[in-house]
Amino acid sequence: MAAIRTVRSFNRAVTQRIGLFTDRFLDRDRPLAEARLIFEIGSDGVDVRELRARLDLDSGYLSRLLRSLERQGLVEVVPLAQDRRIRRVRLTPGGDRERQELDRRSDEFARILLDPLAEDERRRILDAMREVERLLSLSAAVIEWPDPTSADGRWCVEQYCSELAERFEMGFDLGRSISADVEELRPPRGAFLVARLDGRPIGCGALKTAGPQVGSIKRMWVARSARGFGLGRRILAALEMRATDLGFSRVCLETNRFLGEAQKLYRRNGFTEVAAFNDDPYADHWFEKTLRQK
Amino acid sequence: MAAIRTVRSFNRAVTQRIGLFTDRFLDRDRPLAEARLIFEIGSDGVDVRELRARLDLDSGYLSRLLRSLERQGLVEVVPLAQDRRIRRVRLTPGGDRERQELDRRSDEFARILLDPLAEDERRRILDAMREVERLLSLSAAVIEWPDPTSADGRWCVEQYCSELAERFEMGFDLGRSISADVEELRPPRGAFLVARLDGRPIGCGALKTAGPQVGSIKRMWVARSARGFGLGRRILAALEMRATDLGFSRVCLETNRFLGEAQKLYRRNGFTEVAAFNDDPYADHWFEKTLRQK
DNA sequence: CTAGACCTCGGACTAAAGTCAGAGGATGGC
DNA sequence: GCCATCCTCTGACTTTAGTCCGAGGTCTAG
Repeated sequence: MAAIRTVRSFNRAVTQRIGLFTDRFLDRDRPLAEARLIFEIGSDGVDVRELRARLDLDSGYLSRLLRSLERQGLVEVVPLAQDRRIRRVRLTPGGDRERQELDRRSDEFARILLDPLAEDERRRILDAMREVERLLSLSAAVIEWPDPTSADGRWCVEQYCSELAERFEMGFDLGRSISADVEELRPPRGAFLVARLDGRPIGCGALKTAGPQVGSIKRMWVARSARGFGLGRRILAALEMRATDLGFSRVCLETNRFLGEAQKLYRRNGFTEVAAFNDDPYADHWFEKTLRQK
Repeated sequence: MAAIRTVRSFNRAVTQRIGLFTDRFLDRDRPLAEARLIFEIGSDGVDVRELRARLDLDSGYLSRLLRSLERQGLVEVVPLAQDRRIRRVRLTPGGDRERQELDRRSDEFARILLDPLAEDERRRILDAMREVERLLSLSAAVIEWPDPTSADGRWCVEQYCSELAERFEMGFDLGRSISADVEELRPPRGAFLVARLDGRPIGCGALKTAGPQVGSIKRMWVARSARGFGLGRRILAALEMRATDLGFSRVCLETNRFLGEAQKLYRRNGFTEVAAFNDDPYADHWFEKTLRQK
């Protein structure tokens, strides 16, 4: 219960102090929603649809906000060449100046916050902020079980492959590795998960049948941007739980010598190294773990 | 600059994730402002004037919000017996049920946040949250130089005295201690500061003339609720800076053997213990520090 | 007893935020 | 080529949030 009190107190303190800032510093005689929009469009521009998803705005509302910014000469909205239903927003030079001004103010707030602190206090608050942010992200990550053929699922597997190709001395060709066809990754024979953060896929993992009551873990991947947060552990734990549900009493996996962090992850989470149980050309280490029954 | 990026990224992440919560979890088919009000009134009730100060609301606006809650049967507003200009708001039983419901939701959010984390991650995020909260408070504390006779100034000094009375074996009587009259604590002979957090006084400190070019630090006090944040350091630093401005080249102070943390604070901030330079009946240790000229 | 200060209240607004429904152009699959 | 679907836009609203200001009750110092 002390934990809950800590979280509540933190929420309160932070929303008060930082929320106040958002109001004051982003306020340039312009509705907050518009200022946030300028910020969110950024110097590169975005598709309207993505903007809507990111900020979770009503399409009519967003459209009207964009019209207003357009009237002020801050943005321009043009249809995308490939698909003229989609429109892309871009800041005009004037809009970008505005964005830079907002940026400057945001920096100024950070300076005001750090300024009264002594050197070591500053170091400590920065460390703690990074820690909170990291773990909040981890906590906010959502695990879903889409079909392995879904767009995001395929995207994750592609990322997984291209990363392995890059890291393995011998390159990587999914076809040569021990199979894990789409069919094998669907219940009841297996499962496939995608982890998302704010809607964006940031990791995946899969489970297939390796033998009677034995599951095999495949396709464990975490986006570079989400590494070091503990997401690997969450994915692994979710797969193990799912494995239990699917009736496996044991899971195994193989991994490559170039993936040191992965081996550490498995060991830390109760996997023990065993003798080779297959001849996957990319495998150097084999692990297994007996699942606790529910 | 990495520091500024860290702060900005933290602000963004936290306002997004926690701000979202505020909207969703406090939303009970009721304007947010009303929900916040119910929360802020709490189970004990508050004076309308304090509510206004705490939430920084326009008096008309607040009044209208209270009328609305009254119509819903959630609060009652009654004039205070001692001063019938001031009115006190109290939750009705129905209002308190509502408050408990909001409380429950707030707890639930905390649980949702902690739930996906492993034991050690949970411990780490809680530690980091406490750290951020503490240091944000420290950073948000504001140092002011009111007249020593101001209401808040006198209040702080009273707190200071009653705490010393409680902690000293021999009790404490301000009159017997080396004097520091109001006159002595005003420029150009001295100075008096109050530290505030969100408007509430949480500490004080004073400076008087002890000899040619020598200042004496008096009345250093930090509210119990604000201890361990580093506020003592900020007050001390502010007094030293002011001492330089007033033309002192050296500051000294005396302290009592029962105030261990205070001695540590002085030593940590460049004060060195010296032989007794006065006969204050409550002093056991004497310190001084040569100020760096600007 | 009175003037001035304090506190709260209600009226009259304005601006911002957000919702809903439907129009209409663009695209892709058949 | 046709139809369902996707994406964006506009118009017509409602609800919240917030500001300004003067009225009027209550208290305190002189």
